[in-house]
Amino acid sequence: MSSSSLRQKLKKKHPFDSLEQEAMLGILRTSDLLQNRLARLLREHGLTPSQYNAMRIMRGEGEPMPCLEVASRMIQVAPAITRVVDQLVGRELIEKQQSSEDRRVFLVGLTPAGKRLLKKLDNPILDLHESLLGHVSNADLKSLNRILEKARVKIED
Amino acid sequence: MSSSSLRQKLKKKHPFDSLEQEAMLGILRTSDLLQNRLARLLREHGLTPSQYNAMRIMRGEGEPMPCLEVASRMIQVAPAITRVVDQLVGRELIEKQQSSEDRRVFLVGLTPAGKRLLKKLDNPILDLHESLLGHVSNADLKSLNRILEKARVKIED
DNA sequence: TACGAATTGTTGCCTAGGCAATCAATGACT
DNA sequence: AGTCATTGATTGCCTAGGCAACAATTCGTA
Repeated sequence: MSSSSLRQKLKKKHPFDSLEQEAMLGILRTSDLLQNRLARLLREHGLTPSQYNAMRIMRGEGEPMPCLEVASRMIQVAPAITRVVDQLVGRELIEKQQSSEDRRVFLVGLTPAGKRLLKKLDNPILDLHESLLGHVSNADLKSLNRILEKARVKIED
Repeated sequence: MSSSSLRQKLKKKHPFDSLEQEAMLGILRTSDLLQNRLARLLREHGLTPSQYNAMRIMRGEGEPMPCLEVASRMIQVAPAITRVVDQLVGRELIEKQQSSEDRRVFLVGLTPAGKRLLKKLDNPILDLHESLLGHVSNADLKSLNRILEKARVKIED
């Protein structure tokens, strides 16, 4: 097995046992930092990152879409979406209606109030992105995006 | 302000409003995927990612270290560390003792059982890293690590 | 020395979100 | 038509971890 032979080459006391491990920790740590900042900004507007992401997905779709379709584009598990949707429906930021074609599915989409809230957040979010990552060159950002995309291919279930 | 002038150039209906945004979402999404896989593996051994990370940090240090020093190397906030430490102490994987020099600080370090558990996890973790990121070339991993490190500089409080 | 500020860590409270079990509706296969 | 598997969504239960408030100790400095 290639993994064990690879491990045999790594007896040194490096800070990281492998490039993969360094990448893993780097991604997790960077993500935590970014997530913290994003959460702080969104909290000022009464949203959690999940709620915001769900709404962004709905805006991107443009028309009502099934709950589980939202879930599949986020990382979250189905029950989490049920709750996020319920919260957003309760605040009248999205609407939920049973599909007439398949009565198992519930379609969700933004209300005008939801669209307004997203719109209001667009610039603060863009500013945040720029303040957090604006110091990284465009070339590096492009590399980063390309590599991360490549990485995800094998990871996604 | 440069951010608003930058935004003015971005009226197109791209999937992403900016490279920074694409990078942000890419990092968050990739991290979620990795974190899920890691959590699943660790759960089989009765550990959460935070508990594992805390223990890794202690192993890296080699000698007893203050709780808040552990916290600062993780992203987590101080109260979270108190609980992680308590859990690990309860399972006798780490030890906690009050410092004699400064009685505010509590030093934590691995017990032999804790070291054994980490040791047992080393290969499964390495294998996981390789199965998740092994298909990314070494050159790309190095670029990734370099760029992520650069990104974190400005983000870290 | 004595008092206020800073540092280290803890507790209470609350929410997000994971897993298992379940329900409801549909599809598949006989 | 009838049963069984599958799919979409929900509920209950539990834990990790964030924030605010606090306690304990030490430091700074008047």
